[in-house]
Amino acid sequence: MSLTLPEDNTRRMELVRIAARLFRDQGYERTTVRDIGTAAGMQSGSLFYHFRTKEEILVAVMALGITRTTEQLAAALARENKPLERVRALFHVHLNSLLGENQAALEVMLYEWRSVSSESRPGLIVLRDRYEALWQQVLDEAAAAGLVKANTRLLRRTLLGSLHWTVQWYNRSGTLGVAELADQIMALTLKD
Amino acid sequence: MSLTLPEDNTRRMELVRIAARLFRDQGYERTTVRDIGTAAGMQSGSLFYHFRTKEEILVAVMALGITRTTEQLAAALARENKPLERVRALFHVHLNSLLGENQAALEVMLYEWRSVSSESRPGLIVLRDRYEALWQQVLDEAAAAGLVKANTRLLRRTLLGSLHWTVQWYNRSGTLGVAELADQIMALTLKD
Amino acid sequence: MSLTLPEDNTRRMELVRIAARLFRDQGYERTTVRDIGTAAGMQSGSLFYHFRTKEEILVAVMALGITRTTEQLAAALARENKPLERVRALFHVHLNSLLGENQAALEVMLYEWRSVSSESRPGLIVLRDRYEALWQQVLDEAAAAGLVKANTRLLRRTLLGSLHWTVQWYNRSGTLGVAELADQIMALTLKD
Amino acid sequence: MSLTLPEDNTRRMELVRIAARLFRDQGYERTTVRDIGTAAGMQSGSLFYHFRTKEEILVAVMALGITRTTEQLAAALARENKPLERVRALFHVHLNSLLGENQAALEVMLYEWRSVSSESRPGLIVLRDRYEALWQQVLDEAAAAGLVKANTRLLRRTLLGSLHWTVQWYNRSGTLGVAELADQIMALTLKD
DNA sequence: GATGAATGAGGGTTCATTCAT
DNA sequence: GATGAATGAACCCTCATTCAT
Repeated sequence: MSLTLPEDNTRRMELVRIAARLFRDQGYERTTVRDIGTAAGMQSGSLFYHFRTKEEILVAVMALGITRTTEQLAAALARENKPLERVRALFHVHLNSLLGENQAALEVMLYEWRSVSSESRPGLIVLRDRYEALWQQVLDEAAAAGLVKANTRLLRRTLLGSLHWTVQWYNRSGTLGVAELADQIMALTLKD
Repeated sequence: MSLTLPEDNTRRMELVRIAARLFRDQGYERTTVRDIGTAAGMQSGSLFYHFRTKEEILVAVMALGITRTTEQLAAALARENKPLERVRALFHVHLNSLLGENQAALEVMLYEWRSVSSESRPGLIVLRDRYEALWQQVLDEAAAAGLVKANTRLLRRTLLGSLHWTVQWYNRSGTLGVAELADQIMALTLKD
Repeated sequence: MSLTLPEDNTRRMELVRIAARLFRDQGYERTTVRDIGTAAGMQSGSLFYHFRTKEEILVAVMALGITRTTEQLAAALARENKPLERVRALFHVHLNSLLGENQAALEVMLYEWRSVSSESRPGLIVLRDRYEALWQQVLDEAAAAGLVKANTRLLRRTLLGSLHWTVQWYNRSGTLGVAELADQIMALTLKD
Repeated sequence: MSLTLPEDNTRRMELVRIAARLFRDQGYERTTVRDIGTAAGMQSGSLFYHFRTKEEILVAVMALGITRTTEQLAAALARENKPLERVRALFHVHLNSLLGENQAALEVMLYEWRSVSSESRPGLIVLRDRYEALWQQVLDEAAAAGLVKANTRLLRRTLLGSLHWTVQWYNRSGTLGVAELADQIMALTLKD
């Protein structure tokens, strides 16, 4: 099962985006291929021209989510070289990918792991590790600069947990913006 | 659907514990009533003598998870009056309930929310809010004592997110004990 | 399966009456033994002390319905010797047994025949034939007296059909009384 | 639940006819969807591509039964203008729909009413009332012509009851033909 | 006489998947 | 690329019935 992003295949890409939203809103198990077909304006059987199985759709959604976020983080880090700004990028990119408009894929990546077959896991783990390696690097720099505490491996995990959990309580239609929230969580994290 | 804990009904209670483990390991949707029956040594139909629906089992598991944890936290807090020790209780009780041996129900509470019907949610939310109110109170005291930062409402949410996420990466058979992990996460949280 | 009326067994008789009402209101197939137990204030399993199977309850209900009605008709005919009055008795007894208060068993006899096993049918057919023989005799007398048309075998069947069907449209809480209805249907039947 | 007759959908129509016969012979409750599937040469699950629920099949059968009969009666009445002949049409069309070859749907309409959900009833009642309105009109004309007694509303009900009941005793393989039976019942009904 | 707990077969229904057209 | 129809396995749940207590 290839994890190549199907950027070149626009119809497939569109289906992945549609599925991402449904998986996020209803859960993977509770979303039927009929649901996806209906949302895409086609019969459920037609989906199987684009994907071999329902799980392949899930994996494609997840790969999209983690890859897009990794690309965005890499791009942001390429623009910043001050440790504090680089830390800020971690929070902003991650929260935007989770809570921003038209985002759904990363959340699926986080919360539907159990439905991924053992065959598909290794490929996704590679993608996830690549993303977390960026985090680790930035946090290490920040610790060296005295911005955060030294236990950066645990810090990475607790921070990611904090951010992941925001999808459970953040109110998209409330007054607190995503960027503002990112700054507030960062403030809680910094020493002093 | 009553949320009364069926402490007095031992058979039902046993079934809840069995289901909790299955729901945690395979997910609620992927666990069949036949799975539960088999694990309990009975026919799947027999389950419906004790529960009206599969979802009622889920709700019972969740209610057990959050109620037990609340009781344990309340008991621990009753024994401590120093702010730092009270904060420590938050971490230890929570992580023990999530990662300790023979624990499963709280994790189900956190990760299967989407499968709870809208009719059952309010009752569970009440239980959850009761638990989080204890957290809020202890964190407020700690902030007043200068132990943690002042934005305690957000702090409560990010800390809980950090702890919840441990189930995704903590290795029960590794060298890091649950209590030690709790202390390390607390250390990351405290000012200085 | 004995068709002896269990007059001597009051508890069993009470259960038959309770079942009759449920079978009439919901249908035999849609009525569960749990329903009967609940209505009788006992567990469903306890019913099987009184009856071997659910079908035995149905047969008991039917036997009660047809036997009671036969007894009432025989008693009424014993009091009348004028052909017109005897015909009137046919209509009054039958409609009272179908539509009167606290009546249910005869209606079950008419409309749940399909659920009776082939083993139980002969016994019930005997009871039914005994009842219809009374009808046939009275109609023959009436034809001889010029009260009704001569095709009494067909007349018996169409009249019984007319009366049976009243349960589908008669409104127990309306202004038309059962006795009045019986007279009106009789009027339609008489010659002239 | 649409009551439109699915004339244009031949597969669905075929399933309705198959179900009609099973429902008539075994009763709706005693007929399983597996029975229907087997009779139609398909898996039971496949039925649910054509119908949402088993009850939808029942309603389709009933709608077919009453609509077909209404159409046939309307067509027959359009050909006759003498009161006696119009009355004869009532009996012939109705009995043919109940007892004729390849007929089953109307009988289901009459005897499975209890299994129709309250949501589906109003639509069917409209269809039934349309049919009975034709009866009422013809009987009123006949009464005006002195052919039948004046209490036509009750007459309509008792006549329909008589005819409905024929399914319980008429022997399809006996010597009495359906048309002959219709004439005999009509003869019992006419004045003189 | 009755209960509580369970059985076990079967019920209607769902749903990912297939495939001829 | 897509459809319409079907598959077939599995799902949750029901229910008459049993039986030790």
